[in-house]
Amino acid sequence: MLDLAILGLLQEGDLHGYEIRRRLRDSLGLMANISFGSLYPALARLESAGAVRGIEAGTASPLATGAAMGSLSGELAALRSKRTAIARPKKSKKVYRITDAGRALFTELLAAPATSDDARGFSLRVSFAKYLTPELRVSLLQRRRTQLQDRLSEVCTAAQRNDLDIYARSVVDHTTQGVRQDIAWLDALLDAERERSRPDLTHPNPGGQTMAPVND
Amino acid sequence: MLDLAILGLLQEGDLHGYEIRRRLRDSLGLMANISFGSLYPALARLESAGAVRGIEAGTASPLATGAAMGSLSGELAALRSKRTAIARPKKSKKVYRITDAGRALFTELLAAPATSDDARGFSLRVSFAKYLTPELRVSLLQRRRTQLQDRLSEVCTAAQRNDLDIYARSVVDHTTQGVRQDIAWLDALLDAERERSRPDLTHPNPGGQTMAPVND
DNA sequence: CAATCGTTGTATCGATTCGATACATCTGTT
DNA sequence: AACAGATGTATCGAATCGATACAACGATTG
Repeated sequence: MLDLAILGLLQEGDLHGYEIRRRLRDSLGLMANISFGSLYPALARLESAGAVRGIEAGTASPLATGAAMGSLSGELAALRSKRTAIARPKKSKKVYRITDAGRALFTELLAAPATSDDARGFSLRVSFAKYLTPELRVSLLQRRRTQLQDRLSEVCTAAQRNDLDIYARSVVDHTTQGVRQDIAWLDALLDAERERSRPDLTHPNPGGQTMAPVND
Repeated sequence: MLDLAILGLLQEGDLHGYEIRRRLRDSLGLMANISFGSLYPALARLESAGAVRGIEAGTASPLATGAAMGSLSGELAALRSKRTAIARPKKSKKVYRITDAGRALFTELLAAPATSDDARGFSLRVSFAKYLTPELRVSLLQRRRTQLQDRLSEVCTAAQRNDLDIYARSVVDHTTQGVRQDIAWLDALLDAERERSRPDLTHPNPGGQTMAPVND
């Protein structure tokens, strides 16, 4: 799970641990911050497996810092205009770079059958869905949809019980509603996939962004 | 986290492990099934701490089975009318019963400051909110509201970035929307709390269920 | 009847993740 | 210069996960 997230982020540029954590929170939909107690062991794990290489980015190391800066420039520009501080990781410590083996591992993990109905793992895979083939994308979405639908019907039949107090009832209802909206979201994504697989229609570009190719 | 859940469920009747797992999924809003690898160690932990007592419910043990059956009767009636099977845990193994120390521990854990912004832990506490004082209920809800609001503003400012492809963008947007609805849910709960603390108005019982005392 | 399969139920193992904590460096403020 | 706060790496013990094994019972079917 974490390995997939790390490899996916490193595909788009070299990063150090702290920054990986931030991206996991902001760029991906992961609301719960992963802890450093997970992150650093995961990085060590990946490095010993040959999937990433740690590059020492000492105070005076122009080539490595250059690579790290490049992937951060956009964020820096945005933030510098608003606040004074926000120091970039100018001279911190280790910067990690993905290897060819790491890229292969990423592809393998991304297409893996997504064991169990884990919401975090699913969101993560959707975040990296541009690296999947259209077929794998659709099957990923449909698998999740089936899981949620099954869960929903189970919970709904069990939620007819009236022995719940107002608080427990409220939690169950709110959760149920959330699942329904997840399903609606999946339906929208699936519709978009079908739309994208059928390129030519009467209108060359009806909805503007809708027909655009996957933006990288 | 799990300890709190187990103690809360055992407050309403003796249960065995398998049934605790089911209730965690159905009655409480926890969508992700907790694993037995968490549950059984947690039960052992609580038993060695003196918070619960394991009662052997052998094939011929009328008193223990009686207690266990009592808490299951409603569910049984509902299910028996629909399907033929669904064997009740007639002669399984261990049934757990909460102790006085366990009840004290439950109260302590429930009122605890809810470290970190964990969604599962929060939902759990709301499910058991009827055991809290109105003041603690409101502070629990407001604390969570503040957390979500902070997260939301952080993510929103960071989500202005346009370097996300459509999939990552969709995940971020959907997550953001989910957080907004969580906040709206909290607002509704807080409104209900304020309503409940102000019993007398022009209409004695305007909304039917609204003014009813907390249903146990 | 007996073979078989699905459900219920308890239990444990290794690996992953969490939450807390420590510590070092850099930056801005007083 | 002293200090506080953000940035950054790292590790420890405990909680949790996912897989797996095992046993007993009920229902279906040959």
